Amino acid sequence: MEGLNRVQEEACSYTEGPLLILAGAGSGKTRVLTHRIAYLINEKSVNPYNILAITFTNKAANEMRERVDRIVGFGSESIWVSTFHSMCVRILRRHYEVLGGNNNFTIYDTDDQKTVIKEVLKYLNFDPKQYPERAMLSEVSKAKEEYLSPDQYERRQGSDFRGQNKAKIYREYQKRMKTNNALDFDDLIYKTIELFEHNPDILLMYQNRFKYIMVDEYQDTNRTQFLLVKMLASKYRNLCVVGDDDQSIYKFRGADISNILNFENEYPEAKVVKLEQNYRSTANILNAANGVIANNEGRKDKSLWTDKEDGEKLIYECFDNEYSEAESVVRRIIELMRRGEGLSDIAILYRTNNQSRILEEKLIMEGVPYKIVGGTNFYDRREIRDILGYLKTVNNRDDEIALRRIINVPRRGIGDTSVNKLVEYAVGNGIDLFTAMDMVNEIKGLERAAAKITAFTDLIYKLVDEYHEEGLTALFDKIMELTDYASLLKAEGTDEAKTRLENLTELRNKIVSYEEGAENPNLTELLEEIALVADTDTEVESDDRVSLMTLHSAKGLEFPYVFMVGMEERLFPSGMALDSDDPDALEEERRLCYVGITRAMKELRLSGASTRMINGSRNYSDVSRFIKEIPSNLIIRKADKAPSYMRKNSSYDSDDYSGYGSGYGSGNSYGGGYGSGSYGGGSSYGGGYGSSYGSGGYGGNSYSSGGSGSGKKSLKVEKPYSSVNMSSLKKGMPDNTDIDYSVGDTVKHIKFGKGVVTQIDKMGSDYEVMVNFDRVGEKKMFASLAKLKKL
DNA sequence: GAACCCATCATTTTT
DNA sequence: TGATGGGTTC
Repeated sequence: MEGLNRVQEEACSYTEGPLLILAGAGSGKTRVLTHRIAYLINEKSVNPYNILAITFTNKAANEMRERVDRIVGFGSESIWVSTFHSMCVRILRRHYEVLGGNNNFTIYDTDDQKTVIKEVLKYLNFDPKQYPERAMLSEVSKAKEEYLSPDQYERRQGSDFRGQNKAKIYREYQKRMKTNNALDFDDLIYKTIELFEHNPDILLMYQNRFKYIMVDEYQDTNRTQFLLVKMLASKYRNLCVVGDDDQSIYKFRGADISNILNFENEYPEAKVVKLEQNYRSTANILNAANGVIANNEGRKDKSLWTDKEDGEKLIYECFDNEYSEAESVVRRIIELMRRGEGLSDIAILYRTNNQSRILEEKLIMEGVPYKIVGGTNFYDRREIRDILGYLKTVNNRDDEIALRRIINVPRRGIGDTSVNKLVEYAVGNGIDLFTAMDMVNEIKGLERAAAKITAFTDLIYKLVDEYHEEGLTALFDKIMELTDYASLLKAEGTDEAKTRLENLTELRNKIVSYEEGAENPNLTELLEEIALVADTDTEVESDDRVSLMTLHSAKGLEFPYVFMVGMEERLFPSGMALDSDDPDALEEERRLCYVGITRAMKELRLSGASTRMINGSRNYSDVSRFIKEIPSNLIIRKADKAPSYMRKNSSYDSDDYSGYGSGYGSGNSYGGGYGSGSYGGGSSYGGGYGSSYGSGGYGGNSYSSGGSGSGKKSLKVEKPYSSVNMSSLKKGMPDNTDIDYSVGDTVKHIKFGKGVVTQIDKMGSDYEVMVNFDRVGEKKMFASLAKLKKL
């Protein structure tokens, strides 16, 4: 076990009986887990077959498997390394029928769930104002997370009228899931517990198999996950859980921090090991984090330390508004770029997704490549869901949600009226929707639509045949052929349609590669993979971009340079947390802050704005209390010193650099060192750029970059950067900037549009260019960054 | 069946 | 601010 410290080693070699590893941020948790598995196999001669390692995300599962593979070399493929959900699917695919289900079940994602809830509300005639869909969905989810059956849930509501109605919703929801032969994510865990509870023999089989169990991110487990683990481990009790109560930030999705806090009560014989040495951050950063988190009560006693040097102090700066804040962040990033730092070493973290918008604007304006991490899933795109609807229908004709999605997509003249009649008939006769469609000729009032409906069922039968005879890729192609889905998009001819087509190609690629790689490729497994594996797992890490993400998404990651923006009271900590009557809400925000701070390795900058546009109105806010909780000897606090008259129009201004800069750098220790030489370098990437940004359109390089998958709330970025460009940037940009325009020329800017060049000044190897834009007036910018295109 | 208009409502997210 | 959904109208 070379390369491990004493405590880590202890955690690895304590293999018998319950073990709680409290792993502070950056303390080498994954190392310990993987080495522990290796130790079990190599030193304790445990059969890999008897090991189960559970994680929360596929990314973590993959990473762990890879690392174990590297250390162990052999037999690691028989270890179960998986997420809670995929483990349960695996079990349920074998045994679900003993619970009266069909092993062929479909997995419903959140979107499908919403559709079901909507139908339930309509069916029960409940006012969606009184019973909002979202809230009801989370209510159902909460019930299942607590392992409450509809009966139990109903009883718990007592005589409360609303409660009783919520119970009705839950009951009807489950009923529909059953008829659709579908399980949602919560069901996967719930039904597995139910399976074990009712079938001790099956449980025993798995208990005997999983003699050694490890659970990662234990602070994120919910009640059912706790129960499930408890059941599996109850025979051998070799349960090792790893987590950090200080990083518990998912209460809102059911995580129950008491699982980790009470582990020793649940397992009195448990050994506790604390990993307290941090290998990630400088001492200043780490101590700032410690200072903040110390304000929380009810946490496990531990203190992170490091033998690293102090490093730079943290910097906090308050700006007039969110635009100045974003500008400052981007300017600092440009400085780092000029110093030769890689953009992938930089992250901007924020509390809410919509904060990304202004940052994106500024980054685009300055031509800094970035990517949004997290956000909308590839599989949430409309065209993808449509085609998946066909695949799901072919796979499981009971899946009414899928069927209803595609019944009139693309339009084939089967409108709501016809569908409603079909549903009515199906319900009235106790048959499923698809069967009703098969019998359309016997249904009164559907004479006009009958031919269309028959054509549709014929289509599905043809697809089923194609799948059985020719396989998955052929099925995909047949769907395209018979529905005209692709040709209709092509006919649209818009950029958006083009992107959708590209996404469909991407889906096809996915299917092809699945079909090639799988042992026994089949539709059920394909759909399962799609439901259970977010596409963020396929993210390309190679390209050099600044990462933008929420604090939540940042968990588990690390970056040399981190910016935490929006450090304002009521934004972070969030107003909702402050208004909450649950005292833990604020503590959770503080944990989130702790997570954010501990992402930084070398340099951490925090910032806020004294006014900010929130929900359409300008808001005045105080400095976040978390800033005040950072010990003052570790942080340099600055006010926005540039007088406001110098920043008129500051939202879109870059011509206040000099005036601003003096305020920015004044008086403080760091100003001299960093400031000098910035903008001195040139860049050579101007050329390739012009051609790419005008065309292409949003998401030109498919979904995988994350930039295009950034979700509805963020900007539609026109993927203007190629990795080639970026590599020249990264290497310190030795070349001079070439510009092909001069004073008087008309140029185009990605953000400002068209304008006329009024002035060009040489600045070292770069040029400062003044342009009078049609839309926004005169702007001054650096040629290397503005990437103006001559028209 | 599609195009518009107005009202409403806004953390955090993986599976 | 700005996206979304329901309702209305053509």
